[in-house]
Amino acid sequence: MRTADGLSVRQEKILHYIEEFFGKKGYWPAIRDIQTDLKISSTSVVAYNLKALQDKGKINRQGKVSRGITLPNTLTPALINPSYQVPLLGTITAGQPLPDPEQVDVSAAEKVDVPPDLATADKLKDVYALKVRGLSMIDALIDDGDIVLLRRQETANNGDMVAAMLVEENAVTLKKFYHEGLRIRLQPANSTMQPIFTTSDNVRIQGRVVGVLRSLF
Amino acid sequence: MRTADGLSVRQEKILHYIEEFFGKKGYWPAIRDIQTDLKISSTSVVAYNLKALQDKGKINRQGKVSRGITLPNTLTPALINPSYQVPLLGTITAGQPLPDPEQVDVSAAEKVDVPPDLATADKLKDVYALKVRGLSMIDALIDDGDIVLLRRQETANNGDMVAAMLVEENAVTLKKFYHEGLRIRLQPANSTMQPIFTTSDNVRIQGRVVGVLRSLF
DNA sequence: CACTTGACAGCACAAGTGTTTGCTTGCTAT
DNA sequence: ATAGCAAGCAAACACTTGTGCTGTCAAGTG
Repeated sequence: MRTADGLSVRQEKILHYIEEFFGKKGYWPAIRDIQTDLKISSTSVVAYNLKALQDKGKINRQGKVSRGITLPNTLTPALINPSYQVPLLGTITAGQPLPDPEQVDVSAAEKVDVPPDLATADKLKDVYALKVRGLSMIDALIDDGDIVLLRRQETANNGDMVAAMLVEENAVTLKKFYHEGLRIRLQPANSTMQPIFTTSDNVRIQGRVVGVLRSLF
Repeated sequence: MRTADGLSVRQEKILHYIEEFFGKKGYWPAIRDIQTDLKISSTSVVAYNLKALQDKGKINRQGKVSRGITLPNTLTPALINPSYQVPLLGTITAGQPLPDPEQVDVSAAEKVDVPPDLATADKLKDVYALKVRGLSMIDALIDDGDIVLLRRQETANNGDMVAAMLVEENAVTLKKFYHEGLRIRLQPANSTMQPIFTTSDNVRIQGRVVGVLRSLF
């Protein structure tokens, strides 16, 4: 029996063990560590499978050197890889106003990891996350349970997707923003939905959407 | 002569050497590595200074274990803050078949960073990413330019969002999967769209969607 | 001066560890 | 059946590597 990436069950286990061992201890396991913890009968079996893993490019090895097993990606990233995290300030539900980002204790808030592709470090300032509850944003291709990343800003350019607060209605929605002469058009992304027209003094922009994360486990 | 942090020159050198060694090789140096490269006359001198460094909290050591020297700061980040990356195998366009994930050289593919929230390490195996081109998936709340994360699998449960290949039509779409008796229903997420009905032997599942990333800079 | 202490040398021992060799098994193709 | 082969087993072997003495030497210290 093999797994999808061509590794035997045992090799899969060994690989996982190596990761976890290093994660836990900070240095690499010896062959006998693997042997005993994985209850493998002989060191040669471990050596055999390590060679297989090496041939498949899953691990690097320094011949003869004790604890010289390394994972291709663990070397550099351990030192270089910064963690991009933004605070998850809360949940946005249909109609309810957002918490004022300024007033929330950012340091206490839950954090969300953000892939650098979505928000690089220098663009990360004033970015926060909100979990979307309900289907009220579905017309903007944002589903229940999605996490939206917002950059705090009070102005927007035409076409930006923004979190806009309608003062009069005391409600917040995610819409595309268009300034058209004296009025403002808030346009859903779905063409079957009708836009909202209002005046600029009835709109307070709370942030611009810069990313969406969806998990579908 | 001591340096500002209370270390002797030799200790400073050793500490620096340890850092550099790990950065270069990916595993920790043995006492004799330090000895020879730093041209120290005896292993006991190294041991002596390592103990001093340990007492000063500059390094961690695992008694008796080969290459068990660890730097306090390198240990944790490597595991707590791993960089989850999956290969970006290509672009999925309306109707065109996906590249066979098995056949693409994974190691050569571009990588996409994934937030751990979306895919934890053990669930990361066999996950790959595809960039969506065109609006053909808009009914599944997936926009042009989005990146979808797929876990390679050939079966699916009812309600899973899958990348399904229609053999006869030689086309691939993202739909929700429903097995209904003898037929299979591929249901768009948008209720205004019609589902596709077909037989199970006309469908080959290429993967299940486990996440969506959208960037809106 | 005798005594202590930090720093260093040299050396040998005993674990810690990777490798090798020979021997089974179980399965597949000829 | 028979040969071939991947995978596993067990024990022995040999190199690696941490540790533990035993000294040496210079700088303090009373």
